[in-house]
Amino acid sequence: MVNNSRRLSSIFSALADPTRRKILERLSKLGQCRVTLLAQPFRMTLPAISRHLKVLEEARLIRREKDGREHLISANPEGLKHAGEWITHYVTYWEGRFDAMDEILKLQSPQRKKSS
Amino acid sequence: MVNNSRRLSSIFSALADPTRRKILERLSKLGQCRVTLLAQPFRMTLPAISRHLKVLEEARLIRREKDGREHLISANPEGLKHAGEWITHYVTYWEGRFDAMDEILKLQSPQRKKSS
DNA sequence: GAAATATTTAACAAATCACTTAAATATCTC
DNA sequence: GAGATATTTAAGTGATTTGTTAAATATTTC
Repeated sequence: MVNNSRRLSSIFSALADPTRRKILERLSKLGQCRVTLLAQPFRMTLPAISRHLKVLEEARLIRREKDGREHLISANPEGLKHAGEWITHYVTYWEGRFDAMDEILKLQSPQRKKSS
Repeated sequence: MVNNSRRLSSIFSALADPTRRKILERLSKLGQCRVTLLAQPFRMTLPAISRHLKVLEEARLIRREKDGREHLISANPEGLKHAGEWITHYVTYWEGRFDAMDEILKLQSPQRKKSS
């Protein structure tokens, strides 16, 4: 629980950058692919992309497999699932709380119409 | 879709900080509450908390309602839902891709029992 | 209207981030 | 082994982040 927090921070800050999100999107289209191909559409040098990949790898959002001089990158859904679970937990928590509050409001003023 | 990217960046970078996540957690326990009460367990000055609240507000993860000199803060599930949807999309995409790959592997090694 | 309270804004410093170019490392091919 | 290719690491820079203390802004209370 305690250490999970650092994991979450690394995942969310990895996802906070649009280039890194595009890399993940691109991976979902291309499947496993090498760094140069992955980097192709970005107007940015290769070292910059390399850095982004390192961040994604450290957040365990991607996996890297070496095949000779090529690095084959693939998506790792586990990492995203982890973040997704944190989010889902709070969304359902809050939604539950708000639904309950809605019920209370309805009981208190039953003539009130829906205002969502 | 294009402009959504900035929104996602602001949400994910808001969630990347452990203090801000704790603020959201605390809000889910306390419901709507004032800044000083929200800030209470954090070993950090009030201006620092105020900044964090600003970041959360700009990401539309919280809402602020003023009541005299007090600011009442509450969670806004919409923001989290937005991030949650982005994540869910890619998780299911990737999972789908991997399930398909799984099928291929099963067909290639038929001694493994297929399970539905 | 002066003092107390709730909160934010300003100004600043240290740390981190996202790039760049140049150099290094590892591998492949001849 | 020399040269080409794939990728990373190093070094540096400007922008952003996260905290601090001090001051400002509203609002309440007496």
